[in-house]
Amino acid sequence: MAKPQNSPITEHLAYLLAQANREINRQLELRLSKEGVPVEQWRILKVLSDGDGHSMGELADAVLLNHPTLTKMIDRMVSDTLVYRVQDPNDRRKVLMFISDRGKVLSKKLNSLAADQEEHILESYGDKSTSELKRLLESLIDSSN
Amino acid sequence: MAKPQNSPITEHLAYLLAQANREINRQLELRLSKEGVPVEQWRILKVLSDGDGHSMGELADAVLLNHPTLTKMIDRMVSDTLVYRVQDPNDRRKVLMFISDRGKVLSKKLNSLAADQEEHILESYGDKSTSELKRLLESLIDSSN
DNA sequence: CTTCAATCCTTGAACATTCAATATTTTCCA
DNA sequence: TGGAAAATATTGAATGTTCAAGGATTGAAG
Repeated sequence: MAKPQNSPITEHLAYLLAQANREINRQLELRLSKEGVPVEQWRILKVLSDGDGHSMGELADAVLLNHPTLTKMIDRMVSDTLVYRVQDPNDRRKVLMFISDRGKVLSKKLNSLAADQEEHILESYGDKSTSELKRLLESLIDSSN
Repeated sequence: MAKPQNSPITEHLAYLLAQANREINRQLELRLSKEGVPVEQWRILKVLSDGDGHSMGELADAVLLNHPTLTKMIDRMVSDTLVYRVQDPNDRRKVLMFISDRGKVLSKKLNSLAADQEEHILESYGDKSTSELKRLLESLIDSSN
């Protein structure tokens, strides 16, 4: 009588994703720490870099943060004069976020640090695997909606 | 003179991983919430299911938690009598964690809920994509050490 | 054998996140 | 139009996580 074959946790997709995410994130954090900025703030600055105003809700979705968490992170970034709030004239429930000049300067530095990482991954992991992995992840995300 | 082409954040591997991880984790959380258990506790129970004693350090690595976070989560699980601590007789700095009978019962229910999810992913995302994605993730994790 | 460094886990304080509730504005429809 | 329902953002309390430090044990070097 065989024991019920329980697949080890390392075979679950959810686990592999968590593990890979954790590792890549850790590496990215390490680079961005040169500028003393958490990953989420890099994402926020990057999204706002288009110069358009983005509402909090939009931004929360884009940077993968819950609304209250984003509000408080934005509070810090406003204190650091990296971004600023403007009330949306078309819908006064909304707040539009903009990147400041100081934010733009920082954003560029961070982009370059992040690009370093992508480069490093390409080297150690391979061009082909990387693009294939990205493709599969995009498709997984799509299929989950 | 073209503007420096800044790749959108959605093209970064780090971002895609975070997004996919968030989504899959959200789905898993939803299922496990039927038993009122966070994903990390499922992982802990699953790892301990082999019946062997696992030290806190070992466990922290396996379930992707920092040591102090694990200590406090284990405190809660001990209160719920899902697991228990035993001082390692061979090295008294270490604590060995074991799963209780109650923990085993819960673990089985959780495994089945988690299996449901994997099944659901297989259906909507496809057999082939799933195994290919797992393969690539494993290889990414390997190449990051 | 003694001492010093390393390993392992836990603790307490600082910090961050989340949940539920709230305030404001807009939308919808009766 | 008027008023209820929905959408948006924030707040405060509860909760969880992290950082730095500490206590205990082991290993290793003199």
